[in-house]
Amino acid sequence: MSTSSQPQFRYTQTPSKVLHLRNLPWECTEEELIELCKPFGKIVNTKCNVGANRNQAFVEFADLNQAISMVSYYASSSEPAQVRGKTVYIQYSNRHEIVNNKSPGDVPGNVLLVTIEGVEAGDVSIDVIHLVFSAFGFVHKIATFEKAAGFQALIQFTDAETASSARNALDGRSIPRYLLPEHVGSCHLRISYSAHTDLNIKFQSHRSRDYTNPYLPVNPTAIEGVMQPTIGPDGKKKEPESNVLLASIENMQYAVTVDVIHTVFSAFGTVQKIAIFEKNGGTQALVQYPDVTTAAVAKEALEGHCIYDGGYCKLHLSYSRHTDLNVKAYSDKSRDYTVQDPSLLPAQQILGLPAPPAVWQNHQAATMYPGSEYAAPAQVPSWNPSAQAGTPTYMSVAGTFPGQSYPPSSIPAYATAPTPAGSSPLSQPPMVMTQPGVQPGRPAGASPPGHPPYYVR
DNA sequence: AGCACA
Repeated sequence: MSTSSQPQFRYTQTPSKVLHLRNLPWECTEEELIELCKPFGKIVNTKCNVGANRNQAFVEFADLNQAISMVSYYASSSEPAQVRGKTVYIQYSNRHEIVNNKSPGDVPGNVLLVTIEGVEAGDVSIDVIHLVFSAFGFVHKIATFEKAAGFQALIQFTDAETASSARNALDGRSIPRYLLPEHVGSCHLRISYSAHTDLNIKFQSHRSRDYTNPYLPVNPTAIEGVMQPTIGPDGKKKEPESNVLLASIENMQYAVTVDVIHTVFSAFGTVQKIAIFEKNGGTQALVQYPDVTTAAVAKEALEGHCIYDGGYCKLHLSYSRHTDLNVKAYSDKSRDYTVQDPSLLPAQQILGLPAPPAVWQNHQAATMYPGSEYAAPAQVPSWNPSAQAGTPTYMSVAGTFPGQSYPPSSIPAYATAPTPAGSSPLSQPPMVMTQPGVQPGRPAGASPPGHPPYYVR
């Protein structure tokens, strides 16, 4: 039944070509790890600075006997294995290979993602950050933002070597106390690499700087310490309108792909770009239209609606602060329909061209203002999902899943269904929409779709 | 000083 009767740590371990090293100094670099181990054989993979204290590592030898020779050597040696004067304890790992050694944040680049732990955004000024990181080379640009992980900054150096030296020196360290307000306690820096290569700083402000362009305009709304939301006539917070919508997908029981988003949002006009990403444990998507008007219509029409009947994949929309997304043209999480004829895409996929790796690992990859999206409204229209449960509306639209009592897990019916006889594709609703008192169909006020649904191309 | 979650 269970293997939990096995002791967590065994004193006699099965040899493995993967060794587990502990009590390493947290500064230990991969190079030092390799220096320690390579006398015993060929190292094919490493994983350095793991564990909560970043003081453990894994080393994988090409051959089991090489790992055995290292363990045997230090088992009988009077000189313990050491790194930077610290004794390193070596055991066989309980795994037999190192998998996926490089996480995205470990792939070196010229832009660092810095998380400043235990501080509020106002505690550490951008000038302090600039000062600290300038010790390692010219800092081109800085963008700061707040998100769930805390106060973060993207810091752009000239090259990966400079960025790497800053990371190696500062990761796990603290900003000097004299640079911080009195009330700030510890202030540890966690540093990884961003996928960015060039930050797009729009304004000099309290949260972003471009040191390569002193003539960049100062954002008048960002001079003060806190961005003031504009207040609408009803006294509620009002987001500035934008041609880019931020969609938060609630109750995402079923896969929401780029194609699904594209189909849904294309009902209101040309969708230029899409990016899907995870944030705060939920799924969000940025959808770019050519103009604000189209976005406004889509926002009004789709807010609170569900992609699937039964309360699944409910959409909440707000305006993004983006005006032009910078996305990979084709990935499983993003699409840029402006760079190439979208009709070529399926052909390319069939031909088996490798999909580019997803870069949208997090919101940083999505935007220069990663923390600046307005949070989706917490309150949602009250609605009883059970009201229409068991009668998925998509069946009445497509009729291709007779007897199926649950939505498809990947491809929505409307994406693959043939157009029902006797009806124009343009008159069909783009998707299943359920909301009290609202019939599925083209939302009131929406312009006729600018182009046919993509399944009829 | 005791096993990685990207």
